[in-house]
Amino acid sequence: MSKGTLKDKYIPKDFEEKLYQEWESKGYFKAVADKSKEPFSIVMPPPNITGKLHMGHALDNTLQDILIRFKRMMGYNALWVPGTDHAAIATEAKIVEALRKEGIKKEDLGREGFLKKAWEWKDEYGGTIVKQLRKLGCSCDWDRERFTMDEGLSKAVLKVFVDLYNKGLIYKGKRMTNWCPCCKTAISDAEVEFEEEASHLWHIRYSSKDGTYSVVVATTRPETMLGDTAIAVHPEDERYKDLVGKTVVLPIVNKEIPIVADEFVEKEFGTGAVKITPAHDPNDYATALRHNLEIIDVFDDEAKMLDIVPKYQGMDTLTAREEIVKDLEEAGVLVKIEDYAHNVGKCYRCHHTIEPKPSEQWFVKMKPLAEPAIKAVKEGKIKFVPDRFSKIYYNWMENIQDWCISRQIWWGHRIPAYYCDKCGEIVVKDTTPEKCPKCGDTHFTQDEGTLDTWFSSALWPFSTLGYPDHTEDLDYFYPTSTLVTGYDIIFFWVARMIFSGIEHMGEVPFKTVFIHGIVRDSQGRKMSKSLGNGIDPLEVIDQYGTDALRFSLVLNTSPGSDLRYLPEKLEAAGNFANKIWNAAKFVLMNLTRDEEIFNYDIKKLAIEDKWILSKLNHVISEVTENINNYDLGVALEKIYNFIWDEFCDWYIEMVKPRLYDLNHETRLEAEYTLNYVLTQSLKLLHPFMPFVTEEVYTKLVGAEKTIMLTDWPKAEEKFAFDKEEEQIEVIKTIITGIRNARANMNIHPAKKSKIIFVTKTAKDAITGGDLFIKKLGFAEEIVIQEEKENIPENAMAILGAGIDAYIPLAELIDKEAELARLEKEKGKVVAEFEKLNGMLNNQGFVTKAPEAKVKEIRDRVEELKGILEGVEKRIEAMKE
RNA sequence: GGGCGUAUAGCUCAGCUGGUAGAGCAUCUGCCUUACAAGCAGGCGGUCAUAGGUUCGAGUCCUAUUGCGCCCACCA
Repeated sequence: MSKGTLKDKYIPKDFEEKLYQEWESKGYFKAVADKSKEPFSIVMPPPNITGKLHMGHALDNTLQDILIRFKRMMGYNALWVPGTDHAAIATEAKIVEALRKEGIKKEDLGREGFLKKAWEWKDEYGGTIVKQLRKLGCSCDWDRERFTMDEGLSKAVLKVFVDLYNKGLIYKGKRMTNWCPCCKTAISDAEVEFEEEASHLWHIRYSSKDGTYSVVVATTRPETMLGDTAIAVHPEDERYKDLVGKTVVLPIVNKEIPIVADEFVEKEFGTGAVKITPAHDPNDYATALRHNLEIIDVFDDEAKMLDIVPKYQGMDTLTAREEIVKDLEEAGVLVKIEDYAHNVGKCYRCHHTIEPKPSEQWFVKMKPLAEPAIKAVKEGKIKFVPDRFSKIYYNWMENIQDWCISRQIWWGHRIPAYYCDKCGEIVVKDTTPEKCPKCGDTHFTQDEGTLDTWFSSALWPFSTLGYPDHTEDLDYFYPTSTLVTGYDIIFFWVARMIFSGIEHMGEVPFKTVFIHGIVRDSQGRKMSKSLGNGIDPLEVIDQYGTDALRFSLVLNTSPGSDLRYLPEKLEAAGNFANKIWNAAKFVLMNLTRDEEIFNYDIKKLAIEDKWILSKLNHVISEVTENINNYDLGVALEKIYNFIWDEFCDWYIEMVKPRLYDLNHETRLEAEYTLNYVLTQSLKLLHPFMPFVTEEVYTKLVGAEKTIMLTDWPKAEEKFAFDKEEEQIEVIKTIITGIRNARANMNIHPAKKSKIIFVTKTAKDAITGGDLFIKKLGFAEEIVIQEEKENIPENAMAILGAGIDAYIPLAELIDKEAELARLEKEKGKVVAEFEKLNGMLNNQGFVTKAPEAKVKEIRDRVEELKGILEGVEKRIEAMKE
């Protein structure tokens, strides 16, 4: 294809949206099972349908898109499956809230009515985030978009539940659970977050009926004492030994409760005596079971006091606490109040304090599932990147408790358990049973509960590919290749997908887990709604463009670490895109021969062409390796440096003279090289900045219809020009030396000069690059001589280039300034010389270090000797 | 109470298997050089937290200490 043109200015809005629509409509994101190609698949962590795109999504999906685009170009059959999660509790809360505004309570609607509303709500708002993901440039196969509650996935959930039940891995039972009085449901251990709260330890005296003895207990929750059914002490605690088996009177309630001995009590803590409230503390519950104690609920599901003592009835726990403490004080049994900070469990959804509460729930038996899941990671079937997260995973998996999966809400997968209306027999089945296997009755009532939202997302890697059916997709794309997610959901999701995949598919769900951190604000704080410090990615895109946002999320970051949102970084990113735009404009402006450039003569490539082509080879190899190792930040930095520093600042400047001469004999080769290097650079950058690369690429000569389906660049043997590469590096050093000296002496760029080189060895290099020295080193005449003679008095010495060179100046230079400059340069040279020479004088280094290294140092030392000699002579001459 | 991470230039951070410390931003100087002032050229700036150790050689490996952060854990 012949070249096109670019608009004068880089304005991302002009093309980002347009390109995305084009890609999507032309089906470039689609992947179809094809055994002749190797698959690479990723399932997107499904965002909640309640959600709005935030920086965390932007990061997560940018990383996935980079991998997918890279692999697609590498020739893999790349599939990225998108979708959304029904987010049971969070969504239900939102809908309840929306209904409340209309003055409707969910109970008014009834279960079915509510669900109808919920689906309407989902249809209206559930698509928001999916639209927003497109803004990020995500190249996922939208035709495969799934929802955790759609028909197929619900089928998978049913199948898995029934299977697990039949295998004895799901059971129903009364256990101590975490109850959220706000969400009014049980939640799993993973959903409880502990926060330290400043509180008190209240010391309360419980006395015997006859007043002959008493025990002081310490508690953080005086309000629960109404439900105390015992006092526990350690069996070997001398202080209380004689009291075990006796009773004390529970204050306020005036009821006798026993003193029991139990190992769990810590003698050193508090008073060494614990009040036992079985209904509201996991330890106490366990103790109650061991000692057959009565279990008395103190408050209800909304954490409102029951009528054990009528005066407190209906109070919330905190109010009741105040009242009870007051009453205890009046009764004279409050011994002391100590300041005390302790951890309080909070609901990770609504942040309300969690109440431990025994209740009838469904559980997944974890030990048998955890074992193979641990083994899979230990055996390397799944690799965490960075590796340290595998330790976190082991730690959790090895100490895992049974998973409470039932929720007392309506929005979600209803538990497929049916109770016979006549005999109560439980039947677990994917459809309503016809006949009770025990009594033969035909009337059933389905369990009221729904499943934990993570129960369905745990199946995501295979449910989205067609499970439980044996589809071609499942066969071809499963196990998926890489899972990309934040460290904050390793427990919730990653771990559960692993054991679910192994259990139901017989194979791990993915081979690599690529973990990233969270995006913090510019002050390093977590972005949160309550702080109001969240940055909206859509606003950033609006202002800087998607490419800039993506760039800023990847450059200078490392896997697994948190990163900060810094507006300056977006500026830098935008500047980079702009730089590319301008470089491309320059290239296009100078491409005069269209496809003819492909007839270039490799023998006619100029030294600078060879240099940049050779450099490009190295960058390609390194970047490819970096991406394969998930070092995306490093890869991007290399591409950035190559494009900006090497290609723009050096190559383009070097090649200009040939372009300005329409009849230059190697102009064709220059055009070819420009076009080729830019094309390949854009390809390397494409996964990171998909839009600007596409927009520019399609204008270049020989461009295919889209960059995203081109082949990933590979290092070309024919462009391995080591010698020329090195030569230009020498020239660059010389030019830098010249610029440096001139800048130091404040010589105006318009003022050209003569340059005298004193060298025996670098003649060729200088001759080969004399044009560049002239153009980029502001020289009008270059003289090369072997001996240091006839150097004018009023000349500046160029140092540090490994070469003796002088710039004679027409007018007298400032002698003092020049001497100062020379002394400073000398200092640098001496420092380096001493360090390296020291290494050579070290026998250990010479005998043990690799030969190549020693030689390298030796060569450099020789070079430095020459420079040093030159500087010293020059300083002497100046002083005379 | 365990475990993990982190400490590098004024700021934000890179630095892979040990081999003369890097980027962006900020700052200073000089430039509107026909792709780009969202730019070009150059400069300033670091005893790589501290103390030991391994090594010819340590920002990089080991040990300890300190600061910050995170995760896990039922001491009421």
